[in-house]
Amino acid sequence: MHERVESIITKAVTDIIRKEFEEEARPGSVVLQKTREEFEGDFTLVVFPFVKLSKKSPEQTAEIIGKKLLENIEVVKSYNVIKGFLNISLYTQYWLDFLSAAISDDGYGFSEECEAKPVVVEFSSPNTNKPLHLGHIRNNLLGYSIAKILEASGKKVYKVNLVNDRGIHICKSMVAWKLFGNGITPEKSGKKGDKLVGDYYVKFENELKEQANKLMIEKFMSEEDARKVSPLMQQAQTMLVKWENKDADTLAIWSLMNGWVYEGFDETYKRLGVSFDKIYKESETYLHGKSIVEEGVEKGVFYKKDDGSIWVDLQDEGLDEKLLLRADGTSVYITQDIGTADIRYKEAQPAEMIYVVGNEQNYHFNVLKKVLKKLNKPYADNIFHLSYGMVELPQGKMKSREGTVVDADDLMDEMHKTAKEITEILGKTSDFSDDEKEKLYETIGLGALKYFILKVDPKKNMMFNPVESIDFNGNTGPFIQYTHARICSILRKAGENRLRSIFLRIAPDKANEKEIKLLKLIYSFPAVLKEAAEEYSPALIANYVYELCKDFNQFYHDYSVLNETDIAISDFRLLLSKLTAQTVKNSMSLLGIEVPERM
RNA sequence: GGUUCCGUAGCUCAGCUGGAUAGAGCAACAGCCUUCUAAGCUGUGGGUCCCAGGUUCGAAUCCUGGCGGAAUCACCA
Repeated sequence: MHERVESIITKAVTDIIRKEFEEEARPGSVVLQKTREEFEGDFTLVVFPFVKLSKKSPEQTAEIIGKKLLENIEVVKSYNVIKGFLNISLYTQYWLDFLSAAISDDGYGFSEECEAKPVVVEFSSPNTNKPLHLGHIRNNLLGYSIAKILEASGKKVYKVNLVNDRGIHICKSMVAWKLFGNGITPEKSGKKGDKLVGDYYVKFENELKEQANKLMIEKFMSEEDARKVSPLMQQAQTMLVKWENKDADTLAIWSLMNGWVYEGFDETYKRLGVSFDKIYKESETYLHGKSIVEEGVEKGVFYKKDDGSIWVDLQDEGLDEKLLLRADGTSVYITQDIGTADIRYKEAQPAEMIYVVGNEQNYHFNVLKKVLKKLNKPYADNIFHLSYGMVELPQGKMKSREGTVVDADDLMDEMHKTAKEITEILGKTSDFSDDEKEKLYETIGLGALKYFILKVDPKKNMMFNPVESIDFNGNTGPFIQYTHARICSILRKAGENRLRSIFLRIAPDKANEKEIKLLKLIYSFPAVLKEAAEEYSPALIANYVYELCKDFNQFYHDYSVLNETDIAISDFRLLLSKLTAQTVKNSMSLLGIEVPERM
């Protein structure tokens, strides 16, 4: 692919300023933007930043730069100046050449892998005591999409999952299952493993509440104290110590129950369409974390309190003192994160370690980075917390106590069902086989869900209203999928033979405005991808592909591809449609969304 | 209380590395299917970009201070 015209123009402008005004433009001050619809032109240069250098009026400055660009750059056809804005037009042939070049490239917009050092993207990170819910869905979709985006922009990416498979919360469901489960299993109960274990976690919390209430009334204790001394909590704590001491019975129950959960998770992940290159388990990394913490004590960067607990003092960094290891020697959350980071770095020597974790843990990652820095770890600065916003429901945050948690599996079922209903009403799939229908409903339902979540800026909290949030019209996944299916329909009707033998021979003045607009938008895809990778934002891709589809649908409405009698124009439109479909498909693949060929 | 993030149309969101008259979708209303898929297209109405200052040729965008909301400041993860 030839050099992007924007960078050619940008460089030329810098040269012109140097030659004509004998001044150096500040780096980054020469910025080309798309010309707004209302004006004539392809790119616009804002010249206000250069009037101090030129010592001329904005109009004169723009004139001088425009004139020189026209003289020096072959593909520049004309320019016009409005106030301080220099609008530059290229020859239509430039866009047609671009179409010829891009059409043969199935992976249009994607870069070849070119960077030596990999990037590790951690996402999902579930606990093995509860099933996945809507919050995890946002996490998984973001993580997977960002991995795809980074890959498409030339990075080697390792997708990793860190499963939180140990700790007091895990012991809670184990205790409850042992006490109240009567040896029930997923097979016997007919439940998914993660759901079954989740039930016993809830059971524990309910029973604990009852015990605590009783203690509060009988012994006038505070709720906090009552929970702490209740028999159930004591059992959970004992179990944790046993677990860390590798008690055989405890480990047996633990691996049994975790095994059930993994089976359940695998099902959910598979359906969501996410996957990992490696799964880390906290149970396998926390010991390494412990040893690093002890190493820190020896080095004198951490300190031991009288009770034996280990702390780090981050007060000089504007933070607090932070516990790293409990007095009984058991580890806390951050202990394993220290270990995991170290293991990960040693294994892959990554240039960057990205953690896709909710913004509720901003403080935690701040601490983690500072702790690693105190330890002089080389990767302390390579850690990037991709902090995303919470998913809120109309009634506020999801709360398991109030039963407002939106279960991931249930939600996907719901989406499938809605897709089915709408598709049946529209009645375009009568000749589909049952398998094809089911596949289609799943594609559309999940497409709607994924797009809905990914189109929002990751950093922002988002609202999810289960009854009305997911639409199938307008700025939605199905709209984009539909556009793709529409194009495929044209390509099918054109036929393999014609598509194979086609070539671009349209005269530049025969291409209309909508077509060129579409072509320009497709041209900007690589730039959008680059920005999405830099910003870690699938939302940019989502908004881009929506705009692309909207423009295509306008074109589709106004002009006919196959009924056009001028064969050169028809061929051009066919190629344009094909490239649009390719770009839509590629964009959607970055979001982990499939696009059907018929719907 | 400290820290961080957020506040744009009735609702959900774009736009935010300062640039021309602030955009979409949904919802409401009015149109468009003998022609490539109407999950589409076109139009109408809808805004003190939370408020007040400041910087600038130019501010939704940057700075300061308010107001409102969220998260966090655990020997939970």
